[in-house]
Amino acid sequence: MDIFKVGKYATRLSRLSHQYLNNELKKYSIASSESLYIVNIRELGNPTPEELSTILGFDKGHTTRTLTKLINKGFVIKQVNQEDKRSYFVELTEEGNKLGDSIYEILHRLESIISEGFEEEVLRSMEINLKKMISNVRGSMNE
Amino acid sequence: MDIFKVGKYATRLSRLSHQYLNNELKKYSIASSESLYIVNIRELGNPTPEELSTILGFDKGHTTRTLTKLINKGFVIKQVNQEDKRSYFVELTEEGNKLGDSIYEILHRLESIISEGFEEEVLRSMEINLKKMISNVRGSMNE
DNA sequence: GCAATTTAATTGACTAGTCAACTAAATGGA
DNA sequence: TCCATTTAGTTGACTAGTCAATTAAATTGC
Repeated sequence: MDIFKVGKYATRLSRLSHQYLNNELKKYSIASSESLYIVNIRELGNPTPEELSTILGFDKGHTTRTLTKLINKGFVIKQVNQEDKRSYFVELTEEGNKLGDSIYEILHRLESIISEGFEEEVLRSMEINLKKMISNVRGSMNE
Repeated sequence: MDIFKVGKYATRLSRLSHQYLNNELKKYSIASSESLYIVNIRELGNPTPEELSTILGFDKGHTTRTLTKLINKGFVIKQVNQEDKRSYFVELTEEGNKLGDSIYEILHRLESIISEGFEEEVLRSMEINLKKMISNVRGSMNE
């Protein structure tokens, strides 16, 4: 298959990264996808599920289900949104916050593994190029 | 989340590409993952499931299940392997071959969408860099 | 030639993610 | 004010992919 190469390698890298994360996260009884939610809840500061879905690029169903798991595991709680009764805010528990620290470390470690042997400048341009490719595809789908 | 950026964008691009493919392939009642098998069966020239798993980087369970679907849809048949009775060869039917042509076209279209606005040279170096990142992660996991 | 080990494929149980249908609250007219 | 439309979240049904256990054939060592 000598076509669709960048897409193929992007997929490979993505899958491998998730395998790496799952391995590292095993001892916290959490899965890679859940870990991304934890990190983003912290960074966004008690977002709604809607905001999480948007920032992570996942559909709302996936978000609902993942949050439910995280709530059951005691890492996350729901806070009523007084302004909009359809919605709610997502907050990390004490436990969730501690786990967040460990996840950060693991993500940093993965990042430095991925970046091994690359100049900072090359990494920045890779990011920019991937973003451009993403918007190329997204553009073609919204026509 | 200001870490794990390349991984994040690779994942995004991968997911979007698969969405694009699923959309385009809808009218052939085939899914993106199945389409990759069709293309690779053709390129490898009647491979075994083992070979397909290796080249595509999927586990054997996924391969078994995907091939079963393709067989049921009439795109693929099994050929007995006389040399090794545990195994078999995978072959495209007439239908499967025709479908293969359409998949090629779709993949080429996707590739040109992804590559829009990029110099050939940049694309080649993206490929090389992604491959290097893949081997970085793979290396760290085999230790 | 035959037990022990390896290998190919399958299956079960699970996580990851998408799409479409639905419920209920919020909003925007007329 | 009240109906129509939009929006947030949930749920069902599905595809995508991993990991571990199992079965049966092949290979290797003695």
